Amino acid sequence: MANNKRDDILKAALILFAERKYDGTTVPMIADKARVGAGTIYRYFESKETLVNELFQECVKSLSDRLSSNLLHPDYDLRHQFHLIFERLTEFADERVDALMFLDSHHNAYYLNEQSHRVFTEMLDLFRMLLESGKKQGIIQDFSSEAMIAIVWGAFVHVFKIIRAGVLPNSKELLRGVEESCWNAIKRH
Amino acid sequence: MANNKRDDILKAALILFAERKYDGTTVPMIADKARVGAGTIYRYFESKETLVNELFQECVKSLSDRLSSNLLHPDYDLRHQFHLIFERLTEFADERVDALMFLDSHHNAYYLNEQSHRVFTEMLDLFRMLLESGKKQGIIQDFSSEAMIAIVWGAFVHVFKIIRAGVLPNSKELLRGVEESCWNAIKRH
Amino acid sequence: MANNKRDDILKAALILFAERKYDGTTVPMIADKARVGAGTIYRYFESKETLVNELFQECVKSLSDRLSSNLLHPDYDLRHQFHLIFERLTEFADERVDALMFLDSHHNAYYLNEQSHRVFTEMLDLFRMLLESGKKQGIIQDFSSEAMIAIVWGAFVHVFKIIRAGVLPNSKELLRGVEESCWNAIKRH
Amino acid sequence: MANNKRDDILKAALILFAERKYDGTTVPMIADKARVGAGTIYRYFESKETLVNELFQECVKSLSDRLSSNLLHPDYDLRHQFHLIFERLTEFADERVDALMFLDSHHNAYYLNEQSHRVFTEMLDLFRMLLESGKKQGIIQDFSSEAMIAIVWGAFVHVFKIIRAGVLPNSKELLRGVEESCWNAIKRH
DNA sequence: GATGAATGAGGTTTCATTCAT
DNA sequence: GATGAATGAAACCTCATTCAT
Repeated sequence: MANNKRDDILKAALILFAERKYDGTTVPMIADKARVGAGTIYRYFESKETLVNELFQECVKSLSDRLSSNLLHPDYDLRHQFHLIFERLTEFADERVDALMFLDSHHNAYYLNEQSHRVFTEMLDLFRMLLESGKKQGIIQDFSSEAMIAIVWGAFVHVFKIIRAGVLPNSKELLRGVEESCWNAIKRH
Repeated sequence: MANNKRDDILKAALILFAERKYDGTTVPMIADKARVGAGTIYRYFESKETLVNELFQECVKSLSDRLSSNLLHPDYDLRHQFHLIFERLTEFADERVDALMFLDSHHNAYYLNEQSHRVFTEMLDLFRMLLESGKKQGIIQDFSSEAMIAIVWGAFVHVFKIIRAGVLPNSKELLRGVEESCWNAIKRH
Repeated sequence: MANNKRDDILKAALILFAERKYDGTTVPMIADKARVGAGTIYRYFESKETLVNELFQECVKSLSDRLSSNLLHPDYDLRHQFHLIFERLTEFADERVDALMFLDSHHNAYYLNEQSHRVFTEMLDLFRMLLESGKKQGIIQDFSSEAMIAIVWGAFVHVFKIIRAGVLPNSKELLRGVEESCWNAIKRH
Repeated sequence: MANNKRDDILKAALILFAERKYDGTTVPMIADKARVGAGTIYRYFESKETLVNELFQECVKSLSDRLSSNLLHPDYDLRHQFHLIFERLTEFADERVDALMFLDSHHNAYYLNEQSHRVFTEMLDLFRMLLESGKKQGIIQDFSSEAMIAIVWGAFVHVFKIIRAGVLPNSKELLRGVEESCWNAIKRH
């Protein structure tokens, strides 16, 4: 279909950025993996920097879209909502582990522009709202939401890093355990 | 004193690697920050790759030395031992954030050699022993130690990432909360 | 035509290697003389070392092709065959002095690979065969063929070195004299 | 004794220049082989270029001194004088093969100065005189002396190149043959 | 006198980007 | 639209030379 090549390029770039970071990935590497000419990349993206930013924002959107779909239904209790979010995160991690790794590498990334940083921050709003709501209900401990987001996100991503590295096998059981640990990390005791 | 220049180079490289990763850091950047000539770097390190590996191993040793100092005294209960470890980790993070950030970026780092990966893994042995012992005592939940290490390490490092990024201010209070969260993430409920 | 740039590079490199040897020739020098960008050289040759080896082998082949064309016709007597070889050598020297100078500099050249050394040795097989045959016929003195090849090659190349340096003018007469001297150096008296 | 270090440096440089040419030899290489500090070289020689020129001129002098010692005694016949020269050349080649190789590489050597080129040319005067005298006597063929010098020098040096490369073993017999060949190359028939 | 650590110019090589095809 | 050859700035690294010890 349309934008076939553009998608090929983004897909290839994502894998490489996840594996080798931005500066460790060359444009010819991306072109090779995407099976296009190096010049073709510049038909779709102004520069390598534009490419990485567009890719980043598409990854954020992809995760965002999964998360925001009617998760915060008022009838669900918080633990269940946490479970749903965790489920979506896990789906995302399973299907697009490269995207997760790439997203996580964005801190201090000098090549990302204002907008890239902003959309990432916005994506976390869902978590913030959930945590604030939980704190009000007395279910979540009274602690900095930013800190709790960092704890859960950091823990989650790191688990997938070692799964990816082959240290741990991916399994439902494992992820259930991780979810429970993360919940315990933030719930009120 | 002795090794003045070598240390200047390592210090400069650490800051840059933490901020810009390996490939985003150029040898002239390191030389500038260390206030030495570019050629001087090659009197102390065979290559950029040798430099990054020696630096990595020194960072691991630095953390390792802090952690392993009589922490596992048999008289201390596990929660206290966890606290001591957390305290040392926090000290390390406070004094050497860049080292912590750099250490965390080692997953999938193609430029790190066998030995670098091994010393990092060995450093985690302390955590493994502690968790295994805790599981036997019924204090730590019966869950994959590797997973729990990933959860605690990932959470801890990510909190310092956002502190470093200025999202959260560093404070005793904050860290006490993080410790508690991490403990709750792994303890048996 | 095709391989335009590659040939330009080889031609430029040959002149420089002949004049300044391998280590005295820089890649930018070659690029300048070939009127290409420095990076272009690396589209055609993996490295400077690959370039010098490919060039060397092409020079050997160029000389080899001239020499091996039906020179050893059985009807010709040995003196005539020697004359034909000398004629071809002279043609080569006249048209491609740089190639001759470059070929001669190959002894002890640490940058030449196995194959380069081998093709040069093989090129001399023609001389060996001729000399052996001449020895059997009693026309060539009974002396080490390798030594006689060294004598003739060394003499021939050195004459062209001083012609090139402007010490002697190139002339048919001169070369007839050189041929006669070389023949006298090896024939049976 | 005095100039111990200077001689060590020259000796080391000679071996390296013979093996790797001027540009392939680094000052630290020379320092290492001479077992002196790199800075020491600059106490004895203004620059690498000064060093190579002084070395070259010393090598020429060394050969010159051997050759010029009462060789042209009027009572000796020309063949005998040629023999004596050849004997000295051979001695020189045997004892200082590196010097011979180094001397031969001087053609087109952009790093050699006027004086270096001149002393080499002057050294050949002996050959010129001998040949001129031989031509007058009708013993040497009526041919360009420069060409005949090139033939004999080129042949002689090339034989030692292949001896050095291990292609031929050095032997009295071999050298007698080479002398005979060289004589036949220039004598009147 | 002797050293070798230090330097920066310049070496080899890579790579983001352009542009003729 | 798509390509990949071509480029030159800048990467990593070396080395002739200097100079504090």
